Amino acid sequence: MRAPNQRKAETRQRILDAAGALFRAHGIDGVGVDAVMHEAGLTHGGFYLHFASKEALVAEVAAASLSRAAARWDQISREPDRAAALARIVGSYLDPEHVAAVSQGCMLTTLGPEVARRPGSRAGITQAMRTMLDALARLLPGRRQDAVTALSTMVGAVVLARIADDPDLANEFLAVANAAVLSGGITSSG
Amino acid sequence: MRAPNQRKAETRQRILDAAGALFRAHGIDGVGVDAVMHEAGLTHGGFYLHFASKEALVAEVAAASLSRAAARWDQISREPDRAAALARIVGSYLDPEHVAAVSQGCMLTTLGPEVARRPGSRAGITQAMRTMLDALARLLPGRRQDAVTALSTMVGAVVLARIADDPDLANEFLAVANAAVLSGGITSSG
DNA sequence: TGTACATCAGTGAACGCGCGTTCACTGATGTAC
DNA sequence: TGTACATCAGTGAACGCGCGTTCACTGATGTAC
Repeated sequence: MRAPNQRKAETRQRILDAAGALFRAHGIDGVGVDAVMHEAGLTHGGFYLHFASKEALVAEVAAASLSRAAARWDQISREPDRAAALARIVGSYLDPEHVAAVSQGCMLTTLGPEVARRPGSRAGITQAMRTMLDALARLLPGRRQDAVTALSTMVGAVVLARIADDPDLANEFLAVANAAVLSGGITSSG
Repeated sequence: MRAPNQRKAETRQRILDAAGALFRAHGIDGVGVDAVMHEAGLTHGGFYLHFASKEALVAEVAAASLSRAAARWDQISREPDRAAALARIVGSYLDPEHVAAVSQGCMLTTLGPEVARRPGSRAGITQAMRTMLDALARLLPGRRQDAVTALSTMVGAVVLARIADDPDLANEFLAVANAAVLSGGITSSG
């Protein structure tokens, strides 16, 4: 048998990573297959060896990138110091430098409305969203509603901060959301 | 003098309205100039009698549609019964039927990330955002931070509700955000 | 009131370009013997 | 160990198409007299 497709799998992953960064930075419709392949160090013709269509790539990128974030939250949420874990998740999400790095930003804030219009991409994302809610609920043990509100507030703050033309207003969205979410949290550890 | 450009101004407004609905429903890059003109009952060639470029149309649509929403909020926020006014603004924003009508939805939730990438569109939107914050602050008289948090929560909840593949989860985002924002408000009237 | 003219909003064919996708080909790599 | 062959990931030219934009033209409307 042929040395199995490990090299091919690596190439596929490179395409996914390139697409993830470019889609977030320029929008899904703002990035062509050839730009994705070029960013991955390949020529555009080979794209269809890895994906059936651009739409299939979009669905996989969306699900994969949010799943990775969800897995990170899930792991952090199981740490013993829950207040610190919450502060880390929320603080990182709302960190102005993180928010400025659009090409690595959370898919919900960089591509949310675009992905909402693409039926093929929503199912995978919804699963990851539930994992994120569960992670927050683990750290906001009052009621599940606190976790739902926290995620909404965080996503909205990042979206608004990126729209705002004024850095002071942008940072106000982030700082105020950070305080609001953490004040709903617990103060003791363990 | 020629009967002044009243007819032309009406046509221009029709183009703006058509573009507003189509952009929100299909994304800015998902709608061509010819689709906008066809929706407005015209042929595509005449577009450039009204706008210098598609990009100029985008900037005007974004600013105009959010300004209209901001003016509505501003007006409602000055009504004497502040609790009722708040409930009306928030309840309408988070109403599931409203959220489902994407082509009439708030620009912040339908086009937020797309508009954040277009430098030409952000300035006009930021001004309207400030008006919306001021309106909320008038009804949440505790601290301005409550208004900032409220807007973030509302925007995030609508974005997430549209992404969620499961209607129950979508409605949970909306209902929980509604309760959270209103619980930060006042309960007496006047 | 009626006719000739000037204006200009709107028409529709045409442009160059980049898109998503296809396909005949290349050339590196592992296998058979 | 060395050679001939088969595989298949990746190449790059080509496709049909729709985009944003331009432009010569049309025809309805208001004005001059």
